[in-house]
Amino acid sequence: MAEQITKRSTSYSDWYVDIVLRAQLADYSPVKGSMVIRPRGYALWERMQQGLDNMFKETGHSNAYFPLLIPESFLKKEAEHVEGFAPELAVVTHGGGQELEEPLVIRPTSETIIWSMYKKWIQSYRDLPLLINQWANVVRWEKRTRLFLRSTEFLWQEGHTAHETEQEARDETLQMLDVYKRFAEEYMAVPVLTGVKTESEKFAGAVDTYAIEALMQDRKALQAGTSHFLGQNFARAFDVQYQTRESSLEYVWATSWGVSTRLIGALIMAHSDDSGLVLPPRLAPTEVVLIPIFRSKTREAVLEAAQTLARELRQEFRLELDTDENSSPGWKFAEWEMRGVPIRAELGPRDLENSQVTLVRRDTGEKESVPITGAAERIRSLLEEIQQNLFDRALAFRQENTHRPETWEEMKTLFNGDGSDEQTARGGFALVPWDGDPATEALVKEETKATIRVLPFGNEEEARGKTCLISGKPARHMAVFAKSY
RNA sequence: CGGGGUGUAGCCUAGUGGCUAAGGCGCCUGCUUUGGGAGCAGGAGACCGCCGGUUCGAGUCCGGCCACCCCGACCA
Repeated sequence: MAEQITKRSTSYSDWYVDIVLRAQLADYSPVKGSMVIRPRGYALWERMQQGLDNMFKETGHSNAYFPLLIPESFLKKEAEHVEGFAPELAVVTHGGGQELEEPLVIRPTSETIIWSMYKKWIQSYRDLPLLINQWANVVRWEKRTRLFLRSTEFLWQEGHTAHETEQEARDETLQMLDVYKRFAEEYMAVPVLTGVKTESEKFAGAVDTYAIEALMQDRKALQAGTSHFLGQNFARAFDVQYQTRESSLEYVWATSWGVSTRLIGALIMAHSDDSGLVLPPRLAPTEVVLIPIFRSKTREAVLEAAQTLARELRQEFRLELDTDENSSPGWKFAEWEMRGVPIRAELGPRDLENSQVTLVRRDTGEKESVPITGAAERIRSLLEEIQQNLFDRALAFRQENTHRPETWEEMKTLFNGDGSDEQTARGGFALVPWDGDPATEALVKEETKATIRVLPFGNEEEARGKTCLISGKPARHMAVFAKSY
């Protein structure tokens, strides 16, 4: 009997690690906290990059590349920025066998190096807006790491834009947040909440940080992407002024926004099951795996039919034909399920007799037989159904696990309960009125481990006239609390 | 960084001071197989985490160190 993965109900975190390793998405590297992204994981990332990159281009952004090494002094130019990142910096002190005059930090993010360049490139309103994105790796020295979710080095994209007016920059911030939301929901089939972060969860150096937040199957939230309105903070720090239409000098307005390989972790934890990975068709590197099944007498006929079918289907789908004769069909079924391929097509003697092919969908396990001649059409619709079903399923799960506790006690039970029944569900989202006081937020964290994930858009209106669930003071916001990764 | 746990072949595990460290999975060769993790035969693969100590003798006992995992602190 081959290796099984840990069941979700036994240990969610073991299950997660098992999937990443067994589905060959990634492996531990010799350096603590850093990981190797293996071909199956990287193919997934490439699909994500493609989808996102198209959306960035459609909204007018261009790609560029800024260097990995940043003079240490750059980080120090923005007070909050350096304070936020100092604890997790990797610093290069030697080069070419000699100690450097000034240490270089390995970028934890690129605002500083980029704004040092923007200073050179921006003189006039005619140079604006400047809309640049880069695909890059960054390093943050985290104490506690997890494959894809928080690793020392990770891959991401970071957009950095410069604008004439505050309004334009604010619009850009929200536009990119919406791009992320659409990508999460339409490609990843992961529904996300959007909103603004509180002071304590804000990006170091931002005026406002917005985020998309997804709910994982263990009812913990995962911040899947952020978009920041940076105001004029970096423009001031790097002295980036432009001449306005009226010939006066103004600091430019800025945004930055990013998503990372953490999205792969989100994808895994949103959809996968005890048999392995479950991938949404739009992002699956392989949409269909075709497995021929034969005995020695039927070998030639089945293989030939499989080749023919594969050739035809490849015109439309990303298909793999698994003709390995050393492993049994049963083995292959389990293996391709582990890898998360949305549709398995089986072609055996019985199918051939009836001129049909058997299709099995990964998300539900449902099996059906269709005429070979109509296979492409059915696969096309099935892929759409799977994509939709994954989203619907995840959305239903989020709805079931979004609560509006009536009292502070009820909220504590929600997060501290043993999970034995509905009332003590141990987690999920809790939408409650909040007085806006960081001390109240801190108290909730202390007593429940839950933090404010976002203040949803329009929350002030909804909070009007209500009292804070925790302090009993007048509420200023509706806040979404959750335990998070 | 604090508390707990684990280190024996690629993976999982046995080995309770005594001979050449054992088994399963996986891997390689050959044959037979193939509709939910196939069978037989043969084979390769281990500085038992590292360093030191006790002992006639250490995978096993003692000390130190390291790595990884879990819980916490920390983490836009």
